[in-house]
Amino acid sequence: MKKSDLFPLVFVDVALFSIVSDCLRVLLVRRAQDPNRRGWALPGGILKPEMDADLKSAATRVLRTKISVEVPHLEEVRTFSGVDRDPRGWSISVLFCALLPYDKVNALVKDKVEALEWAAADNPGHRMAFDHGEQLAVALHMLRDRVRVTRPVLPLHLMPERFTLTALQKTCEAILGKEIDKAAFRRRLKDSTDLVELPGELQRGSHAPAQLFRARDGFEFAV
Amino acid sequence: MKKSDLFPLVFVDVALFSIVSDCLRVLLVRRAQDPNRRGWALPGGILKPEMDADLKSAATRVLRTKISVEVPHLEEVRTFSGVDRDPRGWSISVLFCALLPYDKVNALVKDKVEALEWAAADNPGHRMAFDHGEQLAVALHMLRDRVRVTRPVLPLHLMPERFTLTALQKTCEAILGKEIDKAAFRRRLKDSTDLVELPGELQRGSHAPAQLFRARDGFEFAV
DNA sequence: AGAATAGTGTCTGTCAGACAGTATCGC
DNA sequence: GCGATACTGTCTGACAGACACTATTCT
Repeated sequence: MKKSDLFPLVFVDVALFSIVSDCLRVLLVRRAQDPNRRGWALPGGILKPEMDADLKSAATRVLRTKISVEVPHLEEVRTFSGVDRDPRGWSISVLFCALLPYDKVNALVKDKVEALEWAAADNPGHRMAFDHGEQLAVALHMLRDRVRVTRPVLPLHLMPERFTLTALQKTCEAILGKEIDKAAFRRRLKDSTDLVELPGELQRGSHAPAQLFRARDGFEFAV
Repeated sequence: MKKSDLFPLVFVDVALFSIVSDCLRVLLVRRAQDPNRRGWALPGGILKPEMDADLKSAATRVLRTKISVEVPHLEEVRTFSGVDRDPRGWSISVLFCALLPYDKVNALVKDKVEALEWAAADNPGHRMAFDHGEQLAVALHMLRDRVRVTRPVLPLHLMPERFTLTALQKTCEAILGKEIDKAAFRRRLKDSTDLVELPGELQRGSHAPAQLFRARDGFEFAV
């Protein structure tokens, strides 16, 4: 009788999203060990009760130790459980959704894992290990819902510290996978307390200068 | 070193909602054993990997064995975890939200547990064991959001098989804790495919007869 | 001048809230 | 007729989508 017949294995997995060239991407890692060695998967790891204060802390630790990244936002999506989803035995994976500002994407150290890839979120292009394909789909669905159905909720955790309204709109479009009307988008944001205008700070280029904004202090994506 | 220093204890807890006299209620049980003996809590139990196909099945089993009830709807809310929340050690509770049609409330066998109570959902009136007070608040928040923000989603799992639009409106009002305009409510429902009119079936009384409806076959509350 | 992007004004259809009005039952 | 409830019609304000328009910069 395996231990996991009495105690389930508990994992945390993270769907870490960011924006690369105006496209929503998710971070995939290539597994270095069996089971599913060399298979593509969401970054994750086993819960260590002696180290982790709770499941969210475990997810934070996994991101920090495995791919050396600190994320500003981490939120539970749901669990995946059962006897069949992992060959090691009865297991639970608690899935988290994380957002990384797109100016931090290149900060990932590439030598810690044998392979990292920022895959297109809606079409990663790899068959994925375990049930991580479903996990990705569920996390993506939650992210889209956040931006769509509860309308004033903004994906500010994906933005760099200072950003223009156009950049924010591009990010929302990348998440939703469709274009948004500029006037309507800006009209909704007029009354948002989550955005703070930075007076005098403009982004220049070969066009009219654009007002820069930052996220309100203490802004949280959560509902 | 306790086992729970290496393996977390895994529980499932259920916030089971129904309607009693036009008021949203939640089922509380009084604990028969330590820890927290005689404290009020949400019904729950420990995961049994050798019996349970997954966490949702575990929640179904707990409701069936502890309070002899089969619920038509069960949905994961989120997890609660950490070393401090249960004196037995590092633990995870996976919270589920369940809905029971209000004509089934009295079917509960009262002799199986030493005490059951249908408490007002927004003010249960007991100090609750562990973190079950927070769990209840989170489940209630999710339920309200489902009815409020994604508007065409209906709490049909709380209704008996045949019901009037007025009864459905009362149920929504009980969940939201505020009144809804009748005309607006019915206008939204006009195009809903989730409701099926029962031609010729009317509820009679000392007033104009009211059309009866049922939920569409295969209706699911989930988003 | 022309390209490119920032930012705004306006029209229109949809829809929710509010509220009044009509219809149909039992007594 | 009267009370009670079912159900509908209409007005109005808010707002999203669509689209055109002006403004500002660099080349």
